[in-house]
Amino acid sequence: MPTESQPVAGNFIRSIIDDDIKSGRCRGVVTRFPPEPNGYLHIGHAKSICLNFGLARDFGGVCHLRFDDTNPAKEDMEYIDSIKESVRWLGFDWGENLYNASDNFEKLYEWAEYLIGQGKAYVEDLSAEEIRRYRGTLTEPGVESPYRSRPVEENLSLFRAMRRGEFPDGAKVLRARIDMSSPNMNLRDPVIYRIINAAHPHTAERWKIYPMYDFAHGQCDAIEGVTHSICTLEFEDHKPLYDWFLENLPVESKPKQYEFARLNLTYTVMSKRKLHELVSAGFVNGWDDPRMPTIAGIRRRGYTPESVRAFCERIGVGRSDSWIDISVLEECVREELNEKAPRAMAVLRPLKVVILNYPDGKTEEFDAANHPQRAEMGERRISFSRELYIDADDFMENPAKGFFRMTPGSEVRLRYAYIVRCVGVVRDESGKIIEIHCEYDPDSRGGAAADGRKVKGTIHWLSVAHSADAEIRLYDRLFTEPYPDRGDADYKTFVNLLSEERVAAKIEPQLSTVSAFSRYQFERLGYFCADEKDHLADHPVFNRIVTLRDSWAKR
RNA sequence: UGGGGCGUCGCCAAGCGGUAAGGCACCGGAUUUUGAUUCCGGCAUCCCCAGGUUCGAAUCCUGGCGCCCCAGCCA
Repeated sequence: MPTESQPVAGNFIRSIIDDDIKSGRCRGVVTRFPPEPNGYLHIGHAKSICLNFGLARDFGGVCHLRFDDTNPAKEDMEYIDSIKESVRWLGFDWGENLYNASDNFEKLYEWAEYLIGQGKAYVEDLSAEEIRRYRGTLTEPGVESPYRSRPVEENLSLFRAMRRGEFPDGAKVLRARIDMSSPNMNLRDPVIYRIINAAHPHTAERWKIYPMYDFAHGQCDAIEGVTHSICTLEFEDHKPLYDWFLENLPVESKPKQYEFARLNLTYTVMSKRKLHELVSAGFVNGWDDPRMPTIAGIRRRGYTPESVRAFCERIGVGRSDSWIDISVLEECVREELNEKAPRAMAVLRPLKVVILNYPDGKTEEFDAANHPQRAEMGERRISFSRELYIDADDFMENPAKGFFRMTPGSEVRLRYAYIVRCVGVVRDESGKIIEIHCEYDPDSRGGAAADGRKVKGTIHWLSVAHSADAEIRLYDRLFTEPYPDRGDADYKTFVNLLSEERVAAKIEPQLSTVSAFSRYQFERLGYFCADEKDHLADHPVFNRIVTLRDSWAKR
């Protein structure tokens, strides 16, 4: 149904649909998201999903999910399942409208015979290599195949024999008879059927021949009644072919194709081939590794569907090749999680602090807000005692200029607790600081000094006796270069080997029993998410989704 | 030297002949027990370049320049 409430950013496709509705070219809007099940969906697909499903939603139409399963050599049921899951996770529902190109194999086959009957398709005996040579080049026209003028009857019986499986892979193909001298390479008698002996995820062993994308996509659109067939820019040259089939076949509707620029994101790669390679070469731990730009990976990292949708809205839809900075994506989760995520404290690199003037054995509890701006999210109690942990990053023996955390001799506030002053350090044999000695101001209970004096720095902490162990996985960008696959260097040389760091951290104890996908802001550190697969009560695992903005670290 | 696209602020992106939206980034400043958040304020006399049409152009015309895509029996 139309969501007149939130204003949607205009884009050229919306304008086209507006016009089509005003002019009556179409009454309803039917779009489709047509993935090939040969890999996991990535953030680029999310852009397409949001576009197609979003258009259908906003114009009161429907969006089909259609598997473009025309090449059994590459496709697999695992991918079909993961794709459905990703689309659902993103928050979209195809309802009854689940289709497969393979649902139409019989019809497509019939249409191929129809074309043959019209003298518009022929069986080719040339080898793949010969076909390539005969095709010509960008600047020279192609040469017609000697088999181009085969009689209709011969074509028909050969094509039927192909279907029966009488030839090995590659022995023959069916070609559309269009124009070998077209400046558009796609029109130089494109191959429309090839022989593939492989099990198909949907049709199993039923077929020996499979239609090419060009001979399936537009026809499926027409069969399903798709009104606006939206694809990426590189298919623009295929549009004349798309239209040619619709014009030369007895189809009942004429969908129109529109193209938009695919998403490119800095510090990552988006091609399925490279994503496959990262997985198989072991650079990451599977398709859902939290560093992967796959929807499964982004999800496991802890991103919310809302934030991914917000991202897709924010980047817009255009026709110019564009690279979106990954920080735009990161900012989208921050915005959402800042609103919604409860706060908690965690210490990534524990450094022990002993409060010398605090009674041994004493424990106090402090109230900590679960959200500084949203009182309705309540409070929790935090235990304080003589021995604490702070983050090693929050102490500097010789402070850099502008550093206002813990430093010898100066005061710092322990969030929600007391103001303390570092009065000494303990070192191990190598000279490394392993413990810090502090004194606290008893008149600063809760963190505010009784005399009203200002303390610039506030740091997070955990009581040694009241904290739990946790594994925290610190994720960073997968590549060290903003454009890893630009230029001629192998993109793999830019893989960031430090993109995952696992630290033995400390957390507030109640965090260990939280359910998978629970998200928190660990104060001053960032947003974290209980890992989907590895988080257990006796071994809590949190993934860092994204750090907080940090104007100190930036310096 | 073929064909198809694209070129508006650092990154996206509106704009469709009437005198440059918005977001992100960035820079100031205020508040802050997260160096977070929030809040104010700043940020293209100019739209790849050069001509032309027009009272008036980023928007129309002409000519350049730059970038992307196409020679799979992949999608």
